[in-house]
Amino acid sequence: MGASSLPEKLLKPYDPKQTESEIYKAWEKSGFFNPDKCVEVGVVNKDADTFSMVLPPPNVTGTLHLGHAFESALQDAIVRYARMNGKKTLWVPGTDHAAIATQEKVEKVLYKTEGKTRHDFGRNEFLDRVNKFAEQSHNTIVNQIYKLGASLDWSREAFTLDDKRTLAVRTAFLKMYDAGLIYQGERIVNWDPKLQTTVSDDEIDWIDETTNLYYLKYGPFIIATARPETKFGDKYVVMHPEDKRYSQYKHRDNITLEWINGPIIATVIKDSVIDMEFGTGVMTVTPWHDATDFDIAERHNLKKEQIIDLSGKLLPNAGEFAGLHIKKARPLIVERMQQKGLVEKIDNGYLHRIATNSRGGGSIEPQILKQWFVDVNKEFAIKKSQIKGIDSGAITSLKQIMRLSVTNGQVKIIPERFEKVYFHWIDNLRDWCISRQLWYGHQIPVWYKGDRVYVGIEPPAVSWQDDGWIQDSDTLDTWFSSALWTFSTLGWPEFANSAKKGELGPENDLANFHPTTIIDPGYEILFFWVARMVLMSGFLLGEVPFKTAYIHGILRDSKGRKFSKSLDNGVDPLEMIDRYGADALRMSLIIGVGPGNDSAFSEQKVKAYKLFANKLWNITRFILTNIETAEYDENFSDWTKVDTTIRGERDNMLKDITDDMNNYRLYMATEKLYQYVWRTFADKVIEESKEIFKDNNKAGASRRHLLVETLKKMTAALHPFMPFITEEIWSMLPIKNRKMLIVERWPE
RNA sequence: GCGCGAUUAGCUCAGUUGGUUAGAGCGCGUCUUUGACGUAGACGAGGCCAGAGGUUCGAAUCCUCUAUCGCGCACCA
Repeated sequence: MGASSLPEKLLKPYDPKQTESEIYKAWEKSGFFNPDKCVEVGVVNKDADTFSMVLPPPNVTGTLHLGHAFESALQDAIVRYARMNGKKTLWVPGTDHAAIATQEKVEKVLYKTEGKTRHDFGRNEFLDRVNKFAEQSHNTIVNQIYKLGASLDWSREAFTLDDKRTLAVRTAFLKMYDAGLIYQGERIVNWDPKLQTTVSDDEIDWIDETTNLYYLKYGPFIIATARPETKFGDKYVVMHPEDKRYSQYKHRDNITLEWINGPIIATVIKDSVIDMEFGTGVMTVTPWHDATDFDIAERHNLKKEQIIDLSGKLLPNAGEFAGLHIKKARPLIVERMQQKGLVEKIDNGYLHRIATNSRGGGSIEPQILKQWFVDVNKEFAIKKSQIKGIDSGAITSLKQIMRLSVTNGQVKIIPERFEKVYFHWIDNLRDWCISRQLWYGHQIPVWYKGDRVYVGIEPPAVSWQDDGWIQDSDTLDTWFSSALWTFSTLGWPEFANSAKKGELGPENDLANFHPTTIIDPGYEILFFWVARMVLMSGFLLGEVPFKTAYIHGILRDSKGRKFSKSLDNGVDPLEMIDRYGADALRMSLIIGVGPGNDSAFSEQKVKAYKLFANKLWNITRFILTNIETAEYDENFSDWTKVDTTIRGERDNMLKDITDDMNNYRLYMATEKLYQYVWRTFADKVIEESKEIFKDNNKAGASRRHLLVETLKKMTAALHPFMPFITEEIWSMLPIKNRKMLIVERWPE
């Protein structure tokens, strides 16, 4: 076979643009992304092992960034490897409504373009706008995922806010409510006055701030505070029971003293939470606006008084300062206290932390509000459990489920160091505030009518509105729906009892594909998502959501900074694909980046793997121009001694990377493949061949077979990482009964 | 405060359970090459593997401490 009969495109340098979109279409048309289809057409055995994974659903807040490309490159490689091992392989796509992030984004856009707030539109019209935006984002995102070559089963695509997921969310809510694990309570929560909603503890960013520490005379005591404006209502003074300086004061003693707006009666409380070393060892409590103080108040059953309203303004109990915003009020109040001689001294340069809403909101003002919570400590009897250490019917708690699922080895976290982080988080975990005062999201499935409260999947009556029922106006934390993702995408609750293992079709997914094999999120959502999935899956299904959590790091810019809008350092994955090809981008993101490690994006690196793709292309050209296709015999056995050695070394290398793949060391497998293909196969084996081919003898035949065989194996082994070019090359190689490479077997 | 990482060539980073002269990409130097590929090839320069101590026949790898940077958690008002 001469060069003239080679595929025309092979005569030119590799051009990803000519190849990639065509190949993706061919994959989609083949149906091989769908495990049922693979069985139907006979490329996968019906009783084969299964592999399943859900895509961490990207937020519909705009477009994907390089971090998503990194994530999907890793996942697609894992998925393709599983598929090439003959498994029934399912990778479920979807997107996340990302309640607070999306609402915030749309509100900003609307205010900028139309000068209107969400209240100007009203709930329904505003939600129409958000939905429209979300749909556009979704389409952009899906297109981006196509371009990356991700082999997702689009027939199973899900959205965290669609009908099926709504059913799952409401079912989960009801079951947890019935078990007493969801309760409504007046508790101290993180209130964002700017976005007018609560946020969970995990959504808070703490920012260091240098401020003044005011030492105030509180009767016979000196108290230290950074926030004098909250102190109007403080009627309790707290000290350590063993603090000898204050031993003359007894628990519950009443003391009359002069305070900001006149005389008050203060009550002494002794509590060992007080740090005797800090300040004067005495503090007053503001239970309504401070979490620590709230806990003290709860312990001693103290009265709680609201000082600041939900917009951050002082209430009437602040006397003449009522109506002032706390920021403006502080200096005035300090001035007043100085006039009254209540200020002992002021330390400047006091470092303390301010809570801010990490979702783009403002400073958090703790408030006591009636909210919905998930009780993580409450004991309950679990109906059925396959979690080792918790028997069906046993008494357990959500915390215990989360902890045991990992300690018993059913969930393995990679890298292992994140297990410590995970346990540490569980140990400090408080009840999870799940209600948000947002409009976009799952509205809480609770209806009120007078004193009556109805919790259900459907409203209390068809004509509930006419009957005077009112639905809770809050929505759920977006992570509530994300936490159900591994099974809400696999037919829960609809097919919870009917799914049959071994039978095809989405209605049986729950039996076939759950627990999922692996999940691959970044470490920044270890608590938000990974831990909550373990919680929900444990409670609702009595099993773990995934067997392995492969945690990846954050992709940063070339200077090691996070990609962020304010720095405007974002890179569009499509631009990189356009310039270098998806294969090159994927390879550059995977190679050499260990689990959990951050990495700096380098365009140079992408370029390097574009060169690699071209190298592979040229290797193919060389080999195809030097063999007669008709001559190639898949059962050739007359190897020369040298070639036998080369084959042996090659296959050892493949065994080695197979081991890497089985242990999710993709960063090493790719490195080894790259080295072998270029430094050994091209530079040594092929170079030597040129001499051998000068004599067309037995050695030449052996060598020709070696080259084709090795190229086949390398092409197949590179397929999980560089799916497009390898699929293209595969179609040109002399192969009997050729299937698409995506469903060929991993080389051994 | 508690915890977790990182520190390896000019730059960005690998080095999986400790095992012969420590690797890659990019960059740099010299040369080669026009029948696979200049998007190439050959050769090379460049590293007391943060520092100190310890375990070991043997340490970049394990232990202890120190320094610097980064991150997570935390009810010091």
